[in-house]
Amino acid sequence: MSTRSRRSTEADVVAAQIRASGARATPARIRVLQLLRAAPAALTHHDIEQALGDAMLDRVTLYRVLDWLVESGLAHKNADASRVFRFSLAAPGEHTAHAHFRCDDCGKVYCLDDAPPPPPALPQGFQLARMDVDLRGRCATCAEARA
Amino acid sequence: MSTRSRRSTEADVVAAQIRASGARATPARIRVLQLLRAAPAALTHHDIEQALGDAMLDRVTLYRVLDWLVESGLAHKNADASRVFRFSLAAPGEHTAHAHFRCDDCGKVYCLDDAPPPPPALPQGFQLARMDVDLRGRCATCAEARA
DNA sequence: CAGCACCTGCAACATGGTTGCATGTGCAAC
DNA sequence: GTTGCACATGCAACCATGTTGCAGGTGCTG
Ligand SMILES: [Mn+2]
Ligand SMILES: [Mn+2]
Ligand SMILES: [Zn+2]
Ligand SMILES: [Zn+2]
Repeated sequence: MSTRSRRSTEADVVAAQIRASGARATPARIRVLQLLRAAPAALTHHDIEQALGDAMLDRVTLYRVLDWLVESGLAHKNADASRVFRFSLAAPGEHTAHAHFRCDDCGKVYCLDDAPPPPPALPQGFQLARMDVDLRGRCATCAEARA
Repeated sequence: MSTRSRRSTEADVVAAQIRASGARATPARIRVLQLLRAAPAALTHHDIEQALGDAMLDRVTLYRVLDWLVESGLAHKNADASRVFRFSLAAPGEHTAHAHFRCDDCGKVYCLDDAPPPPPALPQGFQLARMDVDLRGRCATCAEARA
């Protein structure tokens, strides 16, 4: 089995998922959904533009694909601490349960293996749905490069 | 005691607080800090511009005053649900960052008084600069309204 | 393989925030 | 009081992120 046919098979699966939601399986949607599936953490519009490389879409089209993903329930959209939207697969995400570290220099996001700290106590009657722990600073590589 | 002298006294208190932090007590800083002290909830840059009225500052100066307030520990800065920064008075004597809870229903942001959890361990060589702990769910008021 | 609903690309716009630089001023030293 | 200068301000230009309107292209269904 060639690399090409394997890749095409994965795209077919994604395309089927899209059609199942009642929408058209366009290259833009297939590519973006594949990226979200492979992502270790929630991605920004910018992250995705970078990742698309050659298969670059128009900026606006990407915004619309992302909005469509959210509307159709395939992705979640959250504003991060620096007020940019991040998108992640709606499927029970593996990266909801741990903390993330983002390097201020290289921008890379690391999933921290350690269990996240327990949430602080909430006032009476508050219902916790989700906790995000976002650490920022310099990764080992960038820290060393500056030493 | 006239209204004028009472107001001037309050400004003096604020000015003293500013000088205590080692910075210059300028009219811009005094006025903005007074507004934050009187505010019932976190204010946006825009809210403050409106409230300043006659005593309007340059847009950029206001951004810089707000950044200075945050850097000097006198205020908190958080992105609200619609990705706009909101500023609120820091609790006196509060040094470490604390966690925030945002209600998914009403959008209100609560500063949690408890100390934030300790950051999880980082891989060797990583340098931590900041930690954001963002909790989301339903606040007591909204939770009760749904019960 | 034709038609149309829906998707895409481009240009223009909106908003919130930042940077560079010349000018003004709080305040500490005299 | 006056003065000096580090720091604060104002202004113009810029940037980042996201949105809207519209003309033209395309996946899908029949
Ligand atoms: Mn993760
Ligand atoms: Mn706070
Ligand atoms: Zn790095
Ligand atoms: Zn609420």
